[in-house]
Amino acid sequence: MRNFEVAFIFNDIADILEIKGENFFKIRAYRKAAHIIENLPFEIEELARKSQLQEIEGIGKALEEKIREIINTGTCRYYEELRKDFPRGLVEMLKIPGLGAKKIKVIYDNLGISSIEELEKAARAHKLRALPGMGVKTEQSILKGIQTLKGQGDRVLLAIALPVANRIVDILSSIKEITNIGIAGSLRRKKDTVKDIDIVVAAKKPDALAKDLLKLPIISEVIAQGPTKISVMLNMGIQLDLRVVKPHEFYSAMQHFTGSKEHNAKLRSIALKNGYTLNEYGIFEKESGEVFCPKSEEELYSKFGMPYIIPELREDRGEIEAALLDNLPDVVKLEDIRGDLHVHSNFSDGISSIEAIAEKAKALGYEYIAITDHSKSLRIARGLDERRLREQLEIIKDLNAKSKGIRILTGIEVDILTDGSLDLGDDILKELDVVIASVHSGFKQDQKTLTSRIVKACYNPYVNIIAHPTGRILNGRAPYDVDMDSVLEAAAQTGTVLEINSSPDRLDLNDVYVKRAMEKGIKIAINTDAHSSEALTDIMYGIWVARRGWLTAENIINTFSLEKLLEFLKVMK
DNA sequence: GCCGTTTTCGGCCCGACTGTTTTCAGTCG
Repeated sequence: MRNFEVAFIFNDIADILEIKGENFFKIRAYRKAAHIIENLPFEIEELARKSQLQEIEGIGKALEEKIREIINTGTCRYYEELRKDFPRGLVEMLKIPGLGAKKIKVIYDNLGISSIEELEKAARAHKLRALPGMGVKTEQSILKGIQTLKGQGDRVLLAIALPVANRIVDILSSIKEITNIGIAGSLRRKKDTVKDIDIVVAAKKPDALAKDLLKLPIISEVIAQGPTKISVMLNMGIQLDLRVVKPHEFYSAMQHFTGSKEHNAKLRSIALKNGYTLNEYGIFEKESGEVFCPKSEEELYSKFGMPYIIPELREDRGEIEAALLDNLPDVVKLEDIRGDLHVHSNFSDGISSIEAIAEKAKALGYEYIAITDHSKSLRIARGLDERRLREQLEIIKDLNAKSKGIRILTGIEVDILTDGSLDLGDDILKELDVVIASVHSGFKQDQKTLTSRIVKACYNPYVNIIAHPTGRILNGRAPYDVDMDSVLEAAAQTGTVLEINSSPDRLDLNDVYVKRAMEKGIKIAINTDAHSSEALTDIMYGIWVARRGWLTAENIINTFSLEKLLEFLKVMK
């Protein structure tokens, strides 16, 4: 996929231009184009071939030419020209929190410093404080920023941040001055990882409350404090941003702080066209200055002729345009799920018995549950060979005969071996209700080899689902080097289902690929890959990915009734 | 660099907090 390549170059151009002190709006044009291209649900080459690049809002003549150049040559002259004689380290320095393009330029122009190491040395030697616009505090803040950058690295998993945020909401709920509380930011949008926790509270006297909040015992360090905004580090090492507004401003503030930044920017430009300005305090009529304070987010969006947009969609990936046409997707809900198709029992590396899993599934209101243990080559997980799998099939048969209210489906998570063959033969695979294929070895193979392994699995007539297609572990392991365009193509060709793995550190496929898969007509399974009966509730994380990827229940096979699902799986084979 | 049912030139989303100045620029979300 070339989309990311083009977006990367445009973002890099924007960074360089920013440090050079170029026109702010030119820089924004590059960033905006990068954002759009990154989130296109199809390949940019396709658009270039059809000469439709300029139909995208934000791409004009100049950017079209550069996109074509990048597609053809991998780069563009303008970019190469900019990079020439421009120290790479300056772009790196932008990553230092609290340090931006303007100060980097001052430092470079005056001291010739062009790397983070040199910068740290200069700060320690007190060479920065004499520069124009800087002082002792700037110098200290840069040093602190460098430390933060070094120690940072990881974003916080949604599954870790969400319970912490809920706990804080609980604590705040006991404060009587607070009239409303809401979790906002990327946490509310259910992004797979978050940088910090954003919480909005409303009170009649915001500034008095803000002071009180600083005394909460969960705070380990105050990063910034003003009359309406507090940024603190929590004891557990997560940053919390608290905004305090007046009660009548609450819904405007919630909308504002839920973001995303890009979603809000577009919404505000639409507001402007309609003669309003929009901020966290309300909707202001430009002419009269009259303020309108919405009593819900529904009311806020309706002011601009749109239905309510759920937070998961607010990424400026076409949701505003769809809302204006009243064409938003009716995205999948937890209640739509009728079963889980990827679960491990104590036959392999799970800890729960098949009975316990079935019981839990029944308690969740499911119609069916598939037992898909590992296959034999995954020895570390006590993978099943043909003999033990047949043993399991017998047990499941008996259980199905006895139990009521839940159907246990037979299955396997069969390894795609390093040569692209499957770990078990077709003879046994065809006896199973569900066959999941996945990669657990040879992560470091080159792109061609890895891609062809997965594509080959798609073409096996007995494979129903490809599990965790990119293999990423959040904060743990990069995706393997797989060409997802080829995998999507193969899945679309063969009718192979792709998985959203709900395990909080996988969430694989991610939201962007999910949307692309949907546009290609590929069906999705939202599975937990649970290794215990309790983990079946992780399904929520996968549902949030699906919602962020615009999926409706029809796109997802485990929203099907048992009858429809079995028919679907049978037709595949 | 993009865009146009007021415009092909002159606009382009909005505000809080910090630090350096002394009325505002830089950074962030």
